[in-house]
Amino acid sequence: MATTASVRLLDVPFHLDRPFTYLLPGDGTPVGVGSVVRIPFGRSDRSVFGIVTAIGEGDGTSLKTIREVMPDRCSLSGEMFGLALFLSDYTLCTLGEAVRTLLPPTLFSARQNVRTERTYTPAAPEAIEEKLNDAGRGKIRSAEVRAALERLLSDRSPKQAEQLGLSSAQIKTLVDRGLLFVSEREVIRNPYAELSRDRDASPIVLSRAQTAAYEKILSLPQDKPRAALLHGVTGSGKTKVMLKLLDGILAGGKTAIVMVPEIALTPQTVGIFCRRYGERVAVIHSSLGAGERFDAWRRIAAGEVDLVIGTRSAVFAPLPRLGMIVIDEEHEHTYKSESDPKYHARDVAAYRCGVNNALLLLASATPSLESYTKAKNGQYTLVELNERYGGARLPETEIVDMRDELRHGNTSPISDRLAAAVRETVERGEQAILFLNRRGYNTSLQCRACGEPIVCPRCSISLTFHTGRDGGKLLCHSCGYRARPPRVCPSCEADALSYLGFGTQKAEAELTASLSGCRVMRMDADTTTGKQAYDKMLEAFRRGDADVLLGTQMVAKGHDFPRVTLVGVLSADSSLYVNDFRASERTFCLLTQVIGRAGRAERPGRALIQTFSPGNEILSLACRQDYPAFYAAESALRKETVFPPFCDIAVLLLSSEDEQALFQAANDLRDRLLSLAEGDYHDLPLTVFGPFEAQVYKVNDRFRLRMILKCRNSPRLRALLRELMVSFADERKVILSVDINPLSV
DNA sequence: AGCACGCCGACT
DNA sequence: GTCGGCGTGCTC
Repeated sequence: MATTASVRLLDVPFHLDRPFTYLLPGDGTPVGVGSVVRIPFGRSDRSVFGIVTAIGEGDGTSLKTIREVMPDRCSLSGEMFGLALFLSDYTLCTLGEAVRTLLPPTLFSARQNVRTERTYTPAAPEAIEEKLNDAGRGKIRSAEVRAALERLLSDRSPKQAEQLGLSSAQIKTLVDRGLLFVSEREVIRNPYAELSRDRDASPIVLSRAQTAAYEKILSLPQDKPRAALLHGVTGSGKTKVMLKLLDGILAGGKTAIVMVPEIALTPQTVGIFCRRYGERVAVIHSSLGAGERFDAWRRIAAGEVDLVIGTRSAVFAPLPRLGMIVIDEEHEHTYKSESDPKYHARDVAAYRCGVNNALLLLASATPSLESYTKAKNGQYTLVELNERYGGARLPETEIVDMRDELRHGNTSPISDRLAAAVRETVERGEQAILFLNRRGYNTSLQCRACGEPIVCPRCSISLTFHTGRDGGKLLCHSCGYRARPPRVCPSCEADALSYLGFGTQKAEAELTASLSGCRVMRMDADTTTGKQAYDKMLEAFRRGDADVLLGTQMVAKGHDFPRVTLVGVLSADSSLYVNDFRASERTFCLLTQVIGRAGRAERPGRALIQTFSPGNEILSLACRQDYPAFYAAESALRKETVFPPFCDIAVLLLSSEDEQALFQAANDLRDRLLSLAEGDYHDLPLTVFGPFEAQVYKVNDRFRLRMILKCRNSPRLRALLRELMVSFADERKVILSVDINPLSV
């Protein structure tokens, strides 16, 4: 009998995601559950990474031996190991993918990006004097070294290399001769340290409504997992309530995570937390470099951090003593990962709060249907915060019927009413925000002769025309393919190409043409390359460098602009008639947010919504900012048509470059799924649809077919899906990926 | 996934 | 005669 370790490999496909048994390393290095190890694997015994999942006793013969145990800091603590298991089960990824998600990538590379600081301590005075005597006898010729030794005799404090005034070769000589002792200390950078210079920990003063909300959350039993949904309109002071709760959690010696959408993670936002809580704050977001990410992670793991603020991935911060997780703007789709592991930060947060008896706080003016339903059912404590402080009023909203504009011969994306409103606003010295959720100049090109649209050669979607100094280009918004716009139709060679639809570029051109002297700033993915560009543009607009801010999604979510009194939505229809069950919800959220941008201060605001379907109920609900009515209508519809939150949806996506192999695989998948559903899993309520073509059939030269399951997300369901994935993992040409409750279906 | 083994075509 | 194509099968 021998002590053995069950090891799961980190970088293997599904059918290899099972335990392999190894002998503990011969040198007796301690190994435990969560240890990351290197092991010989396969015929050629190549070294691969693995994680130990169990220690046991067994027959040691014919087992290979663990080669290397990675240092402790590369391993997963108890809670983090449990989180990895949860993540791999819940999102149907391999354990290795989950482990890699929890550990910073540099941890595995040879150079770990650890910056070290070396200090040198002088040896005993006698040793140094002896060497000085050697120097006198000519054994040390360098005058610099002699001078340095004399300094070491008089000043015996530890020093940095620079303070010795010697070259690295000379230092090495002294160290080799035992005259200097080296000690190394890891230096962890904190790029946000300076944001905490001007500390501001002034007490939070709450209004009566805010106090009531705060006390309701505080009154929840402290020794149990608890979750609250803070439903408050824009400007109702959700942040103050959140800060007051944070104060309490941190003062009690616990730690917390605050998640915000990428777009809100600005220096201003981070500054609020850094000034309040000082240097024990770490920031995690997607544009962090490898070194910065690693440093933040190490500060957190080392217990030097009490508060982590960040985007989706911050939910994995390895904080000990977790007391609270906040998800601000909880309805935002960026909390759902669309690449493996396809987790929702809300689910991960709920799991971690459960394990730690911590408080999960969700906040939004327009909660997701999922969360609001849980709140209504009592799974979350519902905390309503409905009054706007400072007496700010809702903007006056008008719906503009674009059919009338067409009848009057106006084919511009900007109605006469909106143009007039912008002009008046600018003349008053105020500002306007215009929202259009499409970038580029035209949305598509189509031949009037043969009727063919110009589609991407790699994807089955239309190419978008973008203007530019170079005469413009056709761009694929899916794969990034670009081409020169052709003179004639590529299919029939007729000189009859029509440029259809409009995006932000065309809207900008029309606006500048019709409103002379009006300064328009366009903000979309094409004008904001890099996060700084985005912040800079918002700052410039706030300063008044432009009169109109015209752009996509991102203009709806900026911070407060006190001088903005007009908001225009150029096409409310574009998100309304998307073939997706969440289209209404997204439209309502977006419109509510963008309308809320207008007139937040003492000046009254106004919002104009352009649409071809002025009678649409969602639009009028958004105009009235009536969340309860929207919720009632939408949840009734979801219940009737059986969509989340009244069921869960699993999407199985098959993709392949080989269309033949894809169809074969889709048939196999359907057969295997049905036989599982009717066999071992006949107890599972399940409705199966498909396979059929994905919304976009071809992306980047890969063809895609989908199957859709309406089901209840349960351990049994995931076991079934995992079985399917394992059986498909040895398929060479076809990839199967499963997403439970994806963003769009 | 990665790597070895194995069985068929054009080359120094 | 070999070098090398990638189909098939295995991994404690």
